[in-house]
Order: sequence, then structure tokens, then C-alpha cells
Amino acid sequence: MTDTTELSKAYEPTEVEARLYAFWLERDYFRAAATSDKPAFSIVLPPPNVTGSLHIGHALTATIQDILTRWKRMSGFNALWLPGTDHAGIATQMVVEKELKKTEGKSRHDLGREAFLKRVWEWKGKYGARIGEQHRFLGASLDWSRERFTMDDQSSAAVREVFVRLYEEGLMYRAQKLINWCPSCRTALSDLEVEHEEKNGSIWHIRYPIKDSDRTLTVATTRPETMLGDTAVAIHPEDERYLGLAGQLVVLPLTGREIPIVADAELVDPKFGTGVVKVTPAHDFNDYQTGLRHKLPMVSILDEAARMTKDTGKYAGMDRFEARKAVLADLQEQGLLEKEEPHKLSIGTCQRCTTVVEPRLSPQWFVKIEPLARPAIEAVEQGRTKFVPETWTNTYFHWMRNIHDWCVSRQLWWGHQIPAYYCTSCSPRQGDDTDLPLDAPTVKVGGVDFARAEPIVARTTPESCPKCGGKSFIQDPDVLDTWFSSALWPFSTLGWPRDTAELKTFYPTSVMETGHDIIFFWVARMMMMGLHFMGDVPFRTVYLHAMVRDEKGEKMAKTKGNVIDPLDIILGAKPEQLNATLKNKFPQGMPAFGADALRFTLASLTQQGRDIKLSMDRLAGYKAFCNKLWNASRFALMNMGEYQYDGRSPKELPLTLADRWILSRLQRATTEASASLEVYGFAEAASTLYQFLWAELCDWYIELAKGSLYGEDAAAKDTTRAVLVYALDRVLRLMHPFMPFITEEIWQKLPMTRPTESIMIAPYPTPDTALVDEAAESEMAPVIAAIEGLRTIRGESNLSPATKLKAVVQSPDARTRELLERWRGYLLPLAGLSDVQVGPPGPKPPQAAAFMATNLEIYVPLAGLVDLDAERDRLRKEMARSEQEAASILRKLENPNFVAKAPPDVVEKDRARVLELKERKAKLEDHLQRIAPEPSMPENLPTENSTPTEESESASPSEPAQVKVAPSKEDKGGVDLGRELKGEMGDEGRVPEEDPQVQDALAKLREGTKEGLSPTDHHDLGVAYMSMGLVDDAMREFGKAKEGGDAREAPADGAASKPARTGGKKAKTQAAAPDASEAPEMPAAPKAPKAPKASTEKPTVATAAPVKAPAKPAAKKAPAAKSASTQAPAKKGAAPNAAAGKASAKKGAPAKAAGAKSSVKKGAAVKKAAAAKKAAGGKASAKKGAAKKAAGKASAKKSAAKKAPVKKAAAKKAGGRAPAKKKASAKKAAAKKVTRAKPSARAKARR
RNA sequence: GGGCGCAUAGCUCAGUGGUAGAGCACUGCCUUCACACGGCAGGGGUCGCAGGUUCAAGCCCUGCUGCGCCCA
Repeated sequence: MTDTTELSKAYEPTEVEARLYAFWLERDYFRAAATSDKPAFSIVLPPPNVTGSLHIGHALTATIQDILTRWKRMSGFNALWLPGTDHAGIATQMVVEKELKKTEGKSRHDLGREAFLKRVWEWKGKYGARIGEQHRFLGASLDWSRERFTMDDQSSAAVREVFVRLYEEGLMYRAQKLINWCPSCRTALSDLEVEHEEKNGSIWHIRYPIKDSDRTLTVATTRPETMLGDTAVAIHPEDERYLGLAGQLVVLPLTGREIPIVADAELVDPKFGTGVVKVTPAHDFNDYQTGLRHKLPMVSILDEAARMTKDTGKYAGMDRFEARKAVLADLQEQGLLEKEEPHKLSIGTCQRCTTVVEPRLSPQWFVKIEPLARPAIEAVEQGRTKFVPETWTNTYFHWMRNIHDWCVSRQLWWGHQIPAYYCTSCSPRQGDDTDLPLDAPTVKVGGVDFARAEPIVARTTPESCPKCGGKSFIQDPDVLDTWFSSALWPFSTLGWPRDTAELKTFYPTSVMETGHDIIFFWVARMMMMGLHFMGDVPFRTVYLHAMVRDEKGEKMAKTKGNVIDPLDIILGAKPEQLNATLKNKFPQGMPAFGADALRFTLASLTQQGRDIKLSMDRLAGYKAFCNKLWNASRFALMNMGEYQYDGRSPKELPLTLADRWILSRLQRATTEASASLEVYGFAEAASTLYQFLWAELCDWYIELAKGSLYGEDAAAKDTTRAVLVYALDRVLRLMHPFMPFITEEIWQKLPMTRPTESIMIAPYPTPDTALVDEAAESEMAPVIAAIEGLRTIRGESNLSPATKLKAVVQSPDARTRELLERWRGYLLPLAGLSDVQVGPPGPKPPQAAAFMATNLEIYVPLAGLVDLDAERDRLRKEMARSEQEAASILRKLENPNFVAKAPPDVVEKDRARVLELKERKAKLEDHLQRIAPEPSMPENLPTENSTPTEESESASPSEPAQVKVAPSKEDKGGVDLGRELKGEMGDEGRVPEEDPQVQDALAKLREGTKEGLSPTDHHDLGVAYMSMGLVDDAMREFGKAKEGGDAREAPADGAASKPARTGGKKAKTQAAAPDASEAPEMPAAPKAPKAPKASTEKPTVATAAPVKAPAKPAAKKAPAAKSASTQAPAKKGAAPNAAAGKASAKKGAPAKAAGAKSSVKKGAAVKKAAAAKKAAGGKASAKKGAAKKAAGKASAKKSAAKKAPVKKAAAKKAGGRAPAKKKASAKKAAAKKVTRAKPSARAKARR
């Protein structure tokens, strides 16, 4: 390994992956011990087709299994993951045949069996290693020393042994039965290898004349050509139409053969078709059973290629579909074809070649299933094997309880030849097979008629015939179903039938992990064979993963051109290598995402019970995650200096709060990740680690660590380094099973003493409870809350990160204050502050932006920096959220049933929550009043009957004091207060405080905020208290409200109506509350809470509005406000502070002398559909939401809660009109995120 | 025909009765000395539809619609 601590700037997976896999192989880390003191963990890899190529399903399989194996290996297990490949009988034989045809123009029969098999082995030698090599690109930690092949000597020996034992036990037999036959592959198939597909076809009605009668019976059939093989016609015994006919004969058309009419209640459904069914026992499974019941002759009319046999007269040699046409034509000609009707039917096709399969009567080998299935069912019933997800258990049971005997013989050459031998001396000979086609599946070997000969089943060729003493034998030419050898895989790979140490150590295997598509093919059969031959289940757990589909959910198939090659993802690919969709997505070619990103993606998408849609976007996201990990590590290494971590517990170091916090969070992540892995929760574990690394370690700890790392205190520096190394070491090990390469690469470079030479054999972390630090986490909470609050202010105000702010943070809680004070070193850099003053609630800074969190009030003095408009909008939004949530909880609390029946703690929580929300909202409103935008206009202070002041706004655009809009901000619609105030002063150089006018207004503002709560708030609180039954408190609040000017009566029922809230300002030149005529003292004293009265508003703004969007601001506003106030429903008094969205004339108006801006408060709580409906109509929707959404979608609630400032969108959008929607749908939407300062998981993660 | 599963943000998906979430995508600000594969902030939801149970339903029950898979 390299010593360098330098890492490249971005993670480049390709070189790292190749180098590290070689390193692991060289050190032999993948090899499991045959015997060991460690507990065993074993998985056998579902053997891929030996000549196959890695596809995305293999990648998923390998990812999951490698995660399990590496996790267990690191957790102290003797972990075996055993690789191998499957000979894949039909598939491989077909591939080689095709190649043979292509290159030499020969068939396998041209070569003969022996020569052909030699070719297949050569092929296997050439391509057989490919699939294994491809697994290495994935990082699969397979024990290659134990690699196996289903046709190697050991496996073949196991197959023979099983076959013979089953035969000896009577569970393997040979019989002439109707089986599924593929006329193209020319072999028998098991039931499972036939795929059923619904297709549109026809059903023909054919008249069969009754012998010695004028009458005919009309049969309905989907396969007229098989009538040549009919041996009866069946009717339902109780069908009145055909009473008395049973036992008579019909004359089979086209042949003249006479066949009986039989009564069969099982076969015939009198309601279907004509109620008469032709019976063709040799070509239909239902008819076959009928034939057995009625002892009917069975006439085969199709040969192994599904051509009509020589017994079919004029049809002989025709293909079955050709024959169908001929038969129909002849019937037509004879007037026996009554009609043809469209008909849906289920067609069985060959899984391998999609040829329509043909039921065929032939001698085959079968496994008697019932005695094997019973124990396999019981084992699962008893829980000796468990399915994950559990839902597969029922599927398994259903199939196991209904399976038929398993046809295991295949008329192929490539596979395990059946260990049955026939004496060439005394076996019946084939007498008349001379005209069989050369390529007949049962070739003429020694002339033995295998259909009639008696097999001698033996492990090796018999010495002599027990019957005649003959010494010459011929082995059964057929081979076994590929799945037969696969069924033995869990024990044949461990050495069975020999008694090996591996079997003792690793059987039963720990987990069988595979796709759910082979639960019957493979899982069920392994269960049966394992139980029968090993006496125990083959695996304790079956984890069945989903199918991987493309991004659209379509199955990946070459024919669809949507196949994604895992190697392309890992290594990258040129555009010409990609399928059309991918080429479109990556016109320059696909970048090398790397195995780690692919693995992490697959693990993250693996959810139980649904298919995986492989999303390239998510893949890119996880590559970014790799890069993030890389760079976090790079940062750490860059700051290590000469430091070497000595492995001491961090507990012994003088830890800072951030240290303690991240160490504690790490322990939690450790616990959660392990717990998820225990229950196969790969996606959950991956998510936990992702969140920890990114949202906690990178976003917080590393940022906090910079203080000490860049500082002068050497000891503090080293402590931080220790924690960084400790945390990285741990998280790398935690992630190693998911992302083996990048974790190894980084881990090797950490400046520390490594317990092992490789991370893959280092211990998997377990949580260190000594480092779980509740106190640190709760101490960190207010620090984080404060930083996030400050960032919110900054973000919402579009302040550059470079702008340093001064902040005032107030908390009633002494502990919180102490913490913030102590950790101001965290606060300043992360929030971008130049200073912070922490104190108890008290005088608020004038004209500041504010953020209210639980127990925390944050103010940032504007100092000419903050976008006042945006700030007001934000505050209103916050208020609306609080209001919405409070209202919804209040509704609950008002319900006596809820209070009576819900658990007390739930009720209590809700009550506390309401109070908290009310308080929060009160503070917000209070602050909103404080930064009301009218300080420079004392002459506009409203009186009792004052009208809004838009006139003045539009009237005096030229007066400096009224120029509100800083030109530079015009386009954005924001208002820069500093400039605004300066403008008002007409002097850019002076600070606002020096202006007497401003001073005056500010003084009034301060005065007005002393009480903290507005009368409206007191009233609302009263309602809340009332609903909780706290009558005294409620009455006190109502009293205060009244004192403050809230004229409403205390509601008798606790469901008082609430007045609409003020808060919105119409125009910046206007006094704070002029929109409420009944709120005279508004601007200076926020006691006047009344609803805005739209009627008093004059849309004078319109005159100043640009030609382009003339009516909007005004027209919109007025009706909305009106509806809001007039519609305020009585019940809960949802005061639709509604919603007239604010409209800014600035934007649309190119020159707008005076930014005639009009702003109406956003409605906080429009709870009633009726109110909402109307209110919505007036909304000038904001930002992109409005631009994006169809007008009709902007529902009332949204509009009410939405941001009002009309930014760019308003200019773009002509309308901004949001037609009312019928339903006030956004109840929840509006209520959401009420208290969340930051919605992202990364933020949430650290709370 | 029988069985199973799925339907939640633009996309891919978590969410087992008590404040609807993540990643990606999107919008704004920022190329700040780990990372622009980046940082901060923000917007975005009729939880398929309709009933029912419950104080309370995305979650439980019934029915319906659509999609998928398996079996016959």
C-alpha cells in the first residue's frame, strides 16, 4: 500500500479498484477455513451460467451477498462465500450448436455426441472463467480456491449418487407419460420451464357425425389439427342436450375412425363452447387424464419436431400449424366446419427458445415429489428455514403443496448423463426405427428400444446383466435437468457425498440469497434435496431479492435494447457501446461510476417487496457520495501534520462539545447500521451511513473542527485530529461491506496504527456505549438551532456568505444562553457572524430580521443588509405555518372525545404544542410589527378612519423619502432596507438613526412591541386555553385582548372566532396597519389586530403599475382581502388573513418611478373552503411555484401560505392569478413544515 | 380463473394508528483555502378512488380503478 497521505482531488475508482482487488487476492483474505474456532457463516453463490456474462441481476446478487459476507467476516465469523458456475444444459448446448453451425455449417449430429461434447468443453474452457472474472470487478470476496462447476467430477459424483439413491428408494422412476416437449429444442421440459402466455386465437366448431345417425355432435376446439389423434368425444353426463349419447360412436372426420362418446363431468364444462369436447389424450394434459380415466387409446400424431406422423395419411410430414390449415380447409370443404370464433387462450412456450411447447407422450425419468415435498413444507412450517421477505412463505407453500412429479430427463447431450444402463443383449430392440430422422432426440444406440427396455441404475457401468449375464451395456442417452445438479449445490459444493470438514463446518449454509424468480426452480428443490440427503435444511434463511428493471420499470432484455452492462457502469463506456437510452443520457459516453457507487446504489434501492428500477440519477448521486467521502478524508489527511492516532479511546481526551457530539452520533449510526443489517435492511443501513457521513460528519463536525484545526492550540488540534481519525476509521469500516474499495483505499492512509493489514479483516465496529453522550447531543441542539436560524435569515434574505452579520440571540432559558455563550466559537463561523450577543428576552434590536425557534429568538439587525420585504414575507410564512398547525391541533383538542379517549400523553403533548405554537406566532407577529415599513411616514399614521396610503405611495414617486426601491434590487423585487432608508433620508452617507423622522418611527415601533403579545394573540391564547378547559387562564387572556382593543367577546363554547390578522403591509409608504380601518394605532402599536378591510383599500397602485400588468396588484388585492374578511367563518374563526397575494409593481414596470409596491399580508389560516376559494382568487402568486404550476392547481391554502413577494416570476408571468379551486385541498400542505427550520434530512439528522 | 404485490413530491422510493419523509431533480445566493461529484437556503403532496372502523387513518377493514408478477 502506498504511504502517501496525498489524495487526488476527486475520487477515481478504476485504478483503485483493480489494485485493491489484486491486493486482497494476493493476501488470500477471501479464503475460509475448513475448520475454525470462529463461528461459521456461509453462502453459496447461485451459480451463473458458465458461458454467461455479468448482468445487472448478478451485480445485485453479488452486492448483497458480498455485503453479508464482508460484514460477517469483519464481525468475527469464518465466512465462506463459495463461487461456482452452472453448466446450463440447454442454454450452453444451444450456444455451441449455433456457433458450430455458423463457423462450420455443421449440426451436433454431424459431429456425434462425443466430438460435440468435446467442443462444449472447449467452449467452457474458453469462456467459463469470464463470469468469474467479471465478479471481481464488483469486489466480490468469493473464496476462489473453492470455486466449483456443476459438471466437475465432484458434482457429477454427487449427481450420480443422488440419482441412484432416489432410484433405490423408489423416488426416481421411468415412465411413459405426457410431458411438455419443445419441438425446437427437441427435449422434454419440466412444468416450470414452460411459460404461459395469454394470446388471441380462435376456437373452431366442428361437426362430428354420430354413427348410424343423421345427427352430428359439434365440438369446440382450439387445436383442430389434433383431431387426427382423437380417441373419444366427451359430453357432460348431466347435459340434457346429449342425454343418451354416451356409449355411442362418432365417425371422426377426415379419418373415418370410429371413436366413442364418453360422459365425463371433470373434463366437460357444459356451459363452455358447445358442451362437447374432443378427447386427444396424447396431445393435451386434460385429455390425457380423461384418457386414463376412460382407458382410451393414446394416439400420437406429432413427432419430436411437431410434424404430423406417417400415420396421419395425407397430412404426414406437415408442420402442426400447416396441418391445422389443411385440416380446416378439408373440414370446410366437407361442410363439417361450423364456425370460427375469436378466442383467448393460454399458450405454453419454451422458456429457452419461445417455441410453442407440445404435450408429448414419451418415456422419461421422474422424481416422485410428494415424499420429498412434505418434509420441505414442514421445515418451513417449523421455522427451520425462514423466508425474507416473509411474503414468499405462502408462495412457497402453495407451490410445494401442488407440485407434480418432476420430469428430470432431457434429450440433450450437454449435462449429466443419466446413470441408467441397458443390457444390449436382452433389452428389447428397436424394430422399425429405420426411417426416424437422423436428428431424432433418442438416437439409435445399439438398437435398444429405451422406451421398453429395463434400466439398470448404478453408480458405475454394471459388470454383468442380472437377467442374462450379458456384459455389454449402453447408458441411457438422456441427461438430467440442469436444476437437478443445482438442487444439490449447497452440499455438493462442500464435498458431499464424501464426509468433509467443510460439510461439518458450513452446512447448513447461513443464507440462501437469490432472486425470487427461481424460488421454485432452485430454492424449493434445494430444500427437498438438502433435507432428504443431509437430514437438515440447506440454509437457515432464504433472502429473496427483487428483479432489477430499467428506469421505466421495464424488464431488461436484449430485444428491448435497455440492458445495462454493470461493467459499463463500473468502468465507464464509450457512447457507441451504450444502448440508445443510455447514449441519450450520456452522449459523451458513460463515466466510470465505479463498483462502490454501483453497489451502494443497488443496496440503497433494494427494498423488500418491490422491483428495483435502476436509476442512473441515483447512481450519479452515490458516486457523488463516494467523492464526498473521499474529500472529507482528504481534508482530514491534509490537516494531520505529523499526527499519528495512537488508538486511545477518545474518551481519554479533552473533548469539545463537537467532539462529544459526533462521537455520540457515530455510536448511534453504528447501532442502527448493524441493526438494519441483521434484518437484511440493506437500504436502511446504507441510508444511515450516508446520512451520518454526509449530514453529520461532513456538514457539521468537519465544519466545527476547522476552528481548532486552523487554530493555534496544538493540543486542541491533536484532539480534533484524534476524533477525525477515530470517526473516519469507524465509518470506513462500517461502510466497507457496501463500498469495499474506496474504504480500503482511504483506510490504508489514515495516520494510525492498524490492527490488521486490510480493512476487510478489521473488526466491524460495535457501538461504544461510553461514547454515547445524551448530554452532548442535547447541548448541541440549541447551537445547531441557532446556526440554522441564522442561516435561514441569511438564505431568505439572499445575503452573500461573505457578508458578516451581527446577531442577537435571546432565550429565556439560562442553560441555553450559557451554551450559546460558551460555544460562540461554533456560532460565529458557521453562521457567518462577526459578533453575537446572547441574552435573556429583552429589548429587541430595531429593524432586524428575526427567527423564532423553541426557546430561542434570533435577531439580525438589518444594518442595511437585509431584504425587508423578503423578511416580512418570511415572517408571515412562519406565522402562517404556526397558525395552521395550531389550528389543526386545536380542532382536535376541541373534540371532547379526543380529550377523553386519547392517551393522556398524546393530549398533553398536543396542549403543550399549541402553547408553543401560539407563543412562537406571537413573537413572530410582534417582530413583524416591529419591522413594519412605514417609519418615515409619520403623517401617514392611520387614524381610526384613515384610509390606506397607497395614494401617497403612488403620488409622490419623486420625493426622496418615498423612494423605496433601490434600483439595483428592482429586478429581484427585494428591498434593501439600508438603501431604502438612505433613500428616504436622501443622504447615502448617514445612518438611519440619525434621521429624526426615522428615530421617531422606530421609537413608536419599540413602544408598540413592549407588550409582546398583541390583543389578537391574547384572544387566540384564550381560545386555546378554553379548549383545554383552563377557564381562568382563558378569561384572563380574553381580558387582555379586550384591553388591547380586541372587541370580540370571549366565546362561550371555547370555539371563538378569531379576527383576521394584520401583518401584511400594503405598500411600503403606507402605515403599518392602514388596511384595517378598525386598527387605528396600528403602525406604532401592534395592538390593533383587525382584519384587513378590503373595502377601504383603493387600488391606487394601479395607476403606478406598468402597462404590462396593470390591474394585477390592485385588482387582485382588493377582492382577496374582501373575501378574506367577509368570509371569515364563524366557527373557529379561521381568519383568513387571506391571501391577497402581494403584488409588486416594480417588477413588471420598467420604469416605475416609485416602486409602487403593494403588499398584502398572506393569509395565515384559511381553514374554510369557502373562504379559501374566494381568497385564492386574488392571489398574486409568487416565485416559481406559481410559474410552474398550472393556475388551477394553486389551491386556496397554498395561495394563502405562499410567499408573497413577487419575484422574477411575477414579471414573467402575466397573470399571477390563481383561480380558486373547488376544494381547499392543501390543508396539510399549508400546515407542514411549521416548525422546521430546515427540511432536509441532513439537517434533520442531527436533531 | 386463482393467488400475491404495488399505487405517497417532477423522478426513484422510505414511512405498522398520534406534527407526511429521503435521495435526485427544481429555485435563489455563493466558485469561501476538503469537495461545484460542493456549500447554504428555499419551493414542491387530494398519500390511486369511494366507503367504513377509530378520539385520531398514508397506515386497519370493505369495495373499486390502474399497473405488475406468479400459478393454472
